[in-house]
Amino acid sequence: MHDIKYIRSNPEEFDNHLNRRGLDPMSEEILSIDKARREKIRKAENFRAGLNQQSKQAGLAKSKGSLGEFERLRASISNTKEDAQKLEQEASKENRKLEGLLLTIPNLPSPDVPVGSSENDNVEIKRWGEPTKFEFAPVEHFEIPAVKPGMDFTTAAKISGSRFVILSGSIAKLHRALAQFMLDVHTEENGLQEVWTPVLVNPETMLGTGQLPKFAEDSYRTEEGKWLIPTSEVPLTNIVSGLTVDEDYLPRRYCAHSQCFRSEAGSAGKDTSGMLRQHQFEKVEMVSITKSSESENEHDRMLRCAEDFLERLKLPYRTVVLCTGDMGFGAKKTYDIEVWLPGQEKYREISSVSNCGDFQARRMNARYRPKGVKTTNFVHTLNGSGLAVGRALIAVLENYQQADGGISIPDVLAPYLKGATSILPNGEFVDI
RNA sequence: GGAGGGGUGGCAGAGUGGUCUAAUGCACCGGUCUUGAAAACCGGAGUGGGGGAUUCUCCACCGUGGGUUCGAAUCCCACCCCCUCCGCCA
Repeated sequence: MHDIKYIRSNPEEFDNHLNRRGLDPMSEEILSIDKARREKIRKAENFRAGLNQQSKQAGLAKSKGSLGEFERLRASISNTKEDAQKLEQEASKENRKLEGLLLTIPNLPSPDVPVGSSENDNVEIKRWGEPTKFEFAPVEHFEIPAVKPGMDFTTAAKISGSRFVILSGSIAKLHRALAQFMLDVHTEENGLQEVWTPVLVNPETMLGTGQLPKFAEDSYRTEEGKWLIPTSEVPLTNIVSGLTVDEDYLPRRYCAHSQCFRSEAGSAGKDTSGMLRQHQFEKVEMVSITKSSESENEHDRMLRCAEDFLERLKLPYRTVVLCTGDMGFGAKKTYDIEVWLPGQEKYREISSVSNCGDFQARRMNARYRPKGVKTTNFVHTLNGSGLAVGRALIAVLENYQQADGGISIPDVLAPYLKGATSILPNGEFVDI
């Protein structure tokens, strides 16, 4: 949500930022609605002020016993009341019109975000490790012999449809181990608070983080009008919605492990094989709520938390800054971490870490009170995957595949798998 | 699902038709006192919006949306949420 006062006093700057995102200028349309809106408000409020005056006088006349005077005023107010209501309705219509428009405009990119139109314009800022070398031709995760018994797309399609999977045995356990490992590191080393949240949320919550009103088709809605979360960023960030917190309360650092649901409308035909892109997947998410002055540092900290997992798992990755055209709706700056997938011979997104500034906070009305100041400020909100569990599973499987069709297991996961060091080509754990 | 109770500022909590311009307490901010702090005392302070300007003014907001009334935090209706009990249930 954008600050109308900012647009009013900096229309060209606002349009320039939109232009960097590849969007047409909007300030003229916005300001003309704003002008009409203020005109209606002025009329309605002046009229209401007059009525309020008369009401007061009527009450006074009645208490004094001047019944004639009271009747005269009462009649006069009755006659004009409908006019007042009409004016007020017009004013509130203009208000809704302006707000409706502002809610559909994406966040303005930070000045340091590279301008571009697609993922091809993203800028690599870091590369860690070398693409894994194999003595044989590595395959995609779903082709690995050790994986096949534990990753069943056919049965999942029967009971749910396309883009679902059933994991079982060693693969299900490895998947679970990854999530546990991430949660433990976040809570024990990164200082995040573990949170378990609903995965069904109300429309206001989806509006707060920006999924609504514009991207309704990307998520699933229940018959009662609740929404399945596409990421636990949604409930985690909305924890502070509607609140004014003391400065001391910040920063809040949350993490949650949740199911995520996405309709994947618009990605038909993309990543159709394997479990890279599913309607339902698991993700460990990080969310930070900070003071406005702290969000940039927090953004870097959060990125490090995510990168660190790949280093511990010894998975090669690169980090990119998304260009203006590839950034999500609510972000002012986003880092993507892409992990090396030997089966595809590509780096693929495994984490996205965004600073939303005060964009979501305005939508959810989340503020903090700085010390020694009377006014309140909007908090800044940040979110990042740490990590996408399903994709982490894929990355481990592909990078740790062996010539015999088995899979070795990263050292850091062994404690979560009763010390198992590998999965045999038949899908059974060794040493368990 | 049924019955009952409730939702008021950052928090607690009073207020059942007319100076509510929402009491009081806590927390907060400024000041006095103090070497400093605490305590005490004095004062200030809600959120959003409109107009005019830097001394101001007006409108809206007491869960949400309607309604009654000259006038609604207060009365009526619907919905949402919370609590207690009953029923059902993982």
